[in-house]
Amino acid sequence: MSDSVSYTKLYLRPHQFLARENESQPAIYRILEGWAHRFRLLPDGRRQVTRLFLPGDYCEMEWAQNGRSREPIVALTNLRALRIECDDLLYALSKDHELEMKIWSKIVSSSYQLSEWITNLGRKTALERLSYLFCEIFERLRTINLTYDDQFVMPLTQTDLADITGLTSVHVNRTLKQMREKGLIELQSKWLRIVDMPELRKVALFQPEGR
Amino acid sequence: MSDSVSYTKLYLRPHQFLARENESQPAIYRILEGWAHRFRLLPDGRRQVTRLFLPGDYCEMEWAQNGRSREPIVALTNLRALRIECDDLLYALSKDHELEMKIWSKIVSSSYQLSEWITNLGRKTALERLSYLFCEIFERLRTINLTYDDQFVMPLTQTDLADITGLTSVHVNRTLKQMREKGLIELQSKWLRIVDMPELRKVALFQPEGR
DNA sequence: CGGGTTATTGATTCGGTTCAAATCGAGTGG
DNA sequence: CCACTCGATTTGAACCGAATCAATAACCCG
Repeated sequence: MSDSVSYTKLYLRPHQFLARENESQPAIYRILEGWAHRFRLLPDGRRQVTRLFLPGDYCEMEWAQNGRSREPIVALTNLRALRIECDDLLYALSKDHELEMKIWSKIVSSSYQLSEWITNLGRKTALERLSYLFCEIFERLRTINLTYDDQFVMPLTQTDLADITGLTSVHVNRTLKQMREKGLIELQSKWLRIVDMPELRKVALFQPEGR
Repeated sequence: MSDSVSYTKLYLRPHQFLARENESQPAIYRILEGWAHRFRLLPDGRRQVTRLFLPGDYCEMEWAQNGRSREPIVALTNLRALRIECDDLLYALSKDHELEMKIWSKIVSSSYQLSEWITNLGRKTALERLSYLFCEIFERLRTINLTYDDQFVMPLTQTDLADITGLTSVHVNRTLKQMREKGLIELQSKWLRIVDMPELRKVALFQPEGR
């Protein structure tokens, strides 16, 4: 994009809000480092994560279109992000058709991910959901070189995992135990090692993007 | 759009495919009449509907971007649709910035709906899910004048409802019974009457688009 | 250290599934 | 007009995956 635009950076600590629900958003953010999540909160406190943001992801392209966040976004770790004014982005888009197609493509592919999770939540067991999640995270981190052989830093707590997979943290705990016993994964002090990737994929009913 | 473009129509019967999984799609379709659904099928036969298409909806804007369907789409009723060539659409978009924004907005809002269903499937009970579904369908049909007072034609079978809500058809049946007993709805021979809309919305934790 | 999340485990309950069978209902053909 | 069929609905009984409740242990960080 044009070098006349100056970027400002955003730093957040865990639990800090990147965006509130239904809030005006004049800018989007490109995550440089750290994890964040978008979620919905029901009146009685039930919580469901609707998207996980990893380095390289944008929060959120949609804001360029309607200028408004629909769901809160909160940092899960220390977070470093690049702020991009929607006006600048839209101007750049109007000049650069390639870029515009790239943005479209990102929105479409994130909508494809949502669809995947509808299937996970509607039809899969706890074991399948967690396995799928780990496969997905591994693939996403791998494309940005944040995996180290068969392992990566996995900062999510079991409560976070529960809110992503639509389970309780207690059941996540028991299912993780089961996955360790099956020799699928090793997980300790925020490092996840995938011991048997072929088997994990099979259990998860995971098929990589292209299919 | 330009009058130099001639539209062809598509007619389908129930169970006929509008699109197969991972198939090249040179055109999108605007549904004029009837219902369709997009779904994912797991190897062992578990099925999850990922989107419901009603009159006025497009199948699917995303194809204009990547020219490929990711999931099958099948007609639920007799279906009448308008075929729009992607090339024509893209040409129209490049000429008409207003139109382009409208398309964006449709994709964004459908991605918002997916997010809503992730919450429904991850965190809501059978009663809440079905109530939500009926609220949503009612609202969508109302905006296109296909509701008649507090009722509308609801062609979905209980198996369809199960595949949308991530339940079994047996449990859908029991939950519908419960909804009738609570005085929320009346449902017979494909007509659904919403008896107590305020209460149905409350049960569903449904908040209309704007919030 | 000390205090507060986070993880682990057991006992019990419950929402929803599974399996099976009976009933209803809308065509279809004789 | 009735017998037949096939899908859709309804209901019962038994089961199971996951939730809930509760208590303890481990970990992390200031």
